[in-house]
Amino acid sequence: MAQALLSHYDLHARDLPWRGQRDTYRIWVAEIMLQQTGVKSVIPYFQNFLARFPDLPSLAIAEVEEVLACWQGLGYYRRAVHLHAAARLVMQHGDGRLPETLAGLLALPGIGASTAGAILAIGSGQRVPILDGNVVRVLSRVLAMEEPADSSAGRARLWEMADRLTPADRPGDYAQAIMDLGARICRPRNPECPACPWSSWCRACQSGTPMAHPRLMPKRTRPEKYQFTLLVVREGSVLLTPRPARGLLGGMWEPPGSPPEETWSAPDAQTLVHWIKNRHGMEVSSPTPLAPVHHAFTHFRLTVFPFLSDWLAHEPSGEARWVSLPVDAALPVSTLHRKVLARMG
DNA sequence: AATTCGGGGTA
DNA sequence: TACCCAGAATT
Repeated sequence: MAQALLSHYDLHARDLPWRGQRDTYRIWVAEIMLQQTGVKSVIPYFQNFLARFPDLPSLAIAEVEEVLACWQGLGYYRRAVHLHAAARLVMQHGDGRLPETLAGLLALPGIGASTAGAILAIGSGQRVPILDGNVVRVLSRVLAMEEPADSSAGRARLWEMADRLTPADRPGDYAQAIMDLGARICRPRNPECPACPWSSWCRACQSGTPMAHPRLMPKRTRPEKYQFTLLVVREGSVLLTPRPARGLLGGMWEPPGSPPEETWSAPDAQTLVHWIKNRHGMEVSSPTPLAPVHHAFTHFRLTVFPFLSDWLAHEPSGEARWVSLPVDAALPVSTLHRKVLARMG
């Protein structure tokens, strides 16, 4: 099966910017960016990131805020923080290069079993399996697996299958080939079974029901949450505050606001004036409401009600910055809050 | 074992 | 809309 896949890959491999060089740093950056993120979205970020941080030492000496700024809009910002932390670990406690063992890679933040496997297979030519979303879909179809692919038993069975199929010869090309297969042929919908080099081995293809796999555990519905945010303006600048380093949108900057909650009652102007004085010690003008912003996260939907005030008196207390408009790209701000800021026109 | 992390592409 | 994506960390 591996040989059939590799022969197909030799003819149809995608031309991607992180392919063609055996530079483990480039492969590492690409693998991190590609976690839960489509190839098309990653490509411009990858090019820009490599131009700004061309090698591991240049990443390690950078400030984490610079790294987050390069990451803004890509999502899952913890990945950027972990990537940066891992680079510093390698420079300070390692030999300046990525480990070339599974245990060594797994000890670094942001690298799990699948990413470690990809780095070792593609970067070092080691026979190590991967199990990403593509491989899950391909193998669960090959096996016509009935148990949920995201269950404990399902994952164990898929890892075992992935390991058994990985060849000692060209394991890196094999890893990329099976990901290409999942992306281009064994697609989530409308798989192109006649073009598949594995069709004769695939139980789902032979039974004509590839779309029935993978089966997944039932997932609960996403709740709707609401928050207000206050845009305080002073001489063409807006007040932004940093989010905690951990948790949702960790380390990104935002205008001050309430935490997202499922229960919602619209705040009146007096309440907001009180709230910002209590939080930052400022006097502001009576806030005017702007059009609400809708945004979808993985596990909840959010409606933001922005309000606009002019700064009147007292410097803001606590961690806060006056940021001139439009907000510079060097400051890490999430897509959500760039949408909110855009409400000011 | 379940939950928490974004954002965009796509049918 | 709902699902998917080169998943990992946390609890």
